[in-house]
Amino acid sequence: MQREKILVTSALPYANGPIHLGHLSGAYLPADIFVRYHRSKGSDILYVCGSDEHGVPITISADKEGVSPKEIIDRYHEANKKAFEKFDMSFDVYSRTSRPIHHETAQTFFKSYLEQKLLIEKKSFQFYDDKAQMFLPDRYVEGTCPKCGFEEARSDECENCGSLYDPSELIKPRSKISGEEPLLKETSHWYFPLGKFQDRLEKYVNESNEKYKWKDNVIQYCRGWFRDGLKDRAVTRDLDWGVKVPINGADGKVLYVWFEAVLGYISATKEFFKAKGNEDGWKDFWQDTSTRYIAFIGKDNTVFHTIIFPAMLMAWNDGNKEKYLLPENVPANEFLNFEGKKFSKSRGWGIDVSDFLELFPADSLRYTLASNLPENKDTDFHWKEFQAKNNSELADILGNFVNRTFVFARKHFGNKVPALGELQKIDSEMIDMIKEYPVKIGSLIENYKIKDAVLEMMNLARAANKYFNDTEPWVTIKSNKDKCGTTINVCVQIISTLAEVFGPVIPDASGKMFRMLNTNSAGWVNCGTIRLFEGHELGTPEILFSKVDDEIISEQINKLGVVEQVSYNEPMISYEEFSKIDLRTAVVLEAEKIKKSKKLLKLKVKTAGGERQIIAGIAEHYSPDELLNKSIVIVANLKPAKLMGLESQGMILAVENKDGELKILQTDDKIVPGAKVR
RNA sequence: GGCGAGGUAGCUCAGUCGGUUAGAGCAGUGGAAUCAUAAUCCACGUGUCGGGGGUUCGAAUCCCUCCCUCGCUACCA
Repeated sequence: MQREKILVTSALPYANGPIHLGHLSGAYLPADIFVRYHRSKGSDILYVCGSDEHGVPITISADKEGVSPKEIIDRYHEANKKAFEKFDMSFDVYSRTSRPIHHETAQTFFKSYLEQKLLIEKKSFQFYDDKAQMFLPDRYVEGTCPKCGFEEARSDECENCGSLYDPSELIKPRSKISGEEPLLKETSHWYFPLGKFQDRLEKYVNESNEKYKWKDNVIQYCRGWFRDGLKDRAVTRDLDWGVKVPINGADGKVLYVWFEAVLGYISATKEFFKAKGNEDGWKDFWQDTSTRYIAFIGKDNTVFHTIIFPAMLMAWNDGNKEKYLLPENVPANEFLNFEGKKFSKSRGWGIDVSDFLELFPADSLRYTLASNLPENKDTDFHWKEFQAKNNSELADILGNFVNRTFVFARKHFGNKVPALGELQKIDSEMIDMIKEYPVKIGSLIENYKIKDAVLEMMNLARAANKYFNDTEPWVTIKSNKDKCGTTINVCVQIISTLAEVFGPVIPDASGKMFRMLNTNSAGWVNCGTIRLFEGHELGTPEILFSKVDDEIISEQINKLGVVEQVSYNEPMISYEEFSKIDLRTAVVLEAEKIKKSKKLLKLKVKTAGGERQIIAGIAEHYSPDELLNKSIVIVANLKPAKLMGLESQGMILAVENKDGELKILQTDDKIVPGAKVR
């Protein structure tokens, strides 16, 4: 039989923060299990990943910390790479998009599109901040709306009245970065005509679905995009952090990160083969029609992998002799939440991968996550459940079965495999099971039903315990040693099968099991056979999984929601600057909900200078009645703004707690309204 | 408000292109066993399948409507 050739990618994690458990559940662990299974099966499989290191958020983080973007990406690339290693991810290559080979690859694609005259160049005027020497993204420009007079309108769109206009019409524009008035400067960008590919993309998605049964959530998502109609997308930006646009005179322009990041898979593959001295080896995976390409991602990445990336590859294939493969399947997972809520670093909700693995072995985490993957819908990670899975499944069912078998073999059979004697019905049924389970589990993995596969793995261990119980070797050792030997022989074969089928999920424990058996993996297809014969010397038994105590779990639960101490590095202001802010007490006279608004309340307050109206975004935290007669603190000299067409003359002060709940600042009610806060 | 996803056993989740008494794991209760990490095995589920209405011989599954949760997004924390 010919070896299947498979290319697997996992979404490139963004090098702007540490990865957390949710990422692992979405795009990495399922892929790793799939890949390890195929390696065991003997497929010719290549697993590619790396850091995505360009884009605006990274430059913002860098500015905030006062360091270079390179420092940010180096930090998180290394951190995430190490975290993946600790988690026992088996990437063949973990590259990064800042490498020259990636820049070349991305530029080559761009140039090919240019040569094909596919890209559309559109000129437009955009605001340029002379002081900061940069083009300003829309949200960094404010001005007065030419239609309604709203003073905080964006450069080309007013949020207040909803009108769209040309940036040149904006009155009194100012840069949010330097505060200066930006100039309008002409710039041009290239657009990728996604719409031109819509028919072919729909065909591709539908046919792939028919042939390979795409997941329902992925299909629904694609249909949504098709229904709305695909539009041109800008592929370049005015920024200096990223892959330079490879054209003369395009200084200060880079490829938009959505355009180049997906190409990182190709660059990483090139890098892998180059390092092996096989310069063209990557083509064997990307451009050979016998290869299957599977792209594992989280649901947030769906459009990029089912629509944009395929369109880009189609576009390349239209103009070049060497043609790329499109993904055969894009098994996108939903999200993993943490104790019922979304992961949030800033709110101290969740745990980093590397912190977790300081406390517990990778296998325990891998098993727990794998048995509750968000394959159909968002799922939850609970510390209690982690403990239960580790203790009552890994340790008690699997670990204990292995242990009781080895201890028995050592005590009664000189640590050697006893002879397989005459088989009773119960023995042959068990032997049948170790043949059938790997087939069943393998087929589930191949259909991306990893969660079910993991359940079946543990079911084999359950069946093994039952077999041990029912054959009662502790009785037969006294009454019929041959029969007892048969039981232990079968149990040894079971352990060898367990080691193989559990290998993709808990590779470390699987390795230990093989060592204890004093043998190696025989490959998935052979793992259900009797392969350790009478007299085979066994290794030293050891405990596979230790239990997790209640204390350490409660400790972790108690830590939740406590925000880590971060270094305080907000910019300093002078006393003069502070004294410009006029904080005053105020009493709430009236409060009402604003129709059609979820967050806003309309307040009438009494403060210095009389009564005024304030629109406050606290409707989700306070009912109007609760606020009446409260003595609060407001910024009294804030420039008035219009929200939902209502004027807000000031802003109330509130603090946000770790759950994102708002608590307004209140004073003693004996304070007269209008008192100055200092 | 808009868009999307979801509401199934105490908990975490399967099942949903309509079809016999709605499932698994965990937890719980009772029992068996004592080789083993006090680990195993067996038995035990009266769940309004979020509420209501409709289509149908038949609905957890299809349609309508309402309620609730979550995510993204929009509007001053």
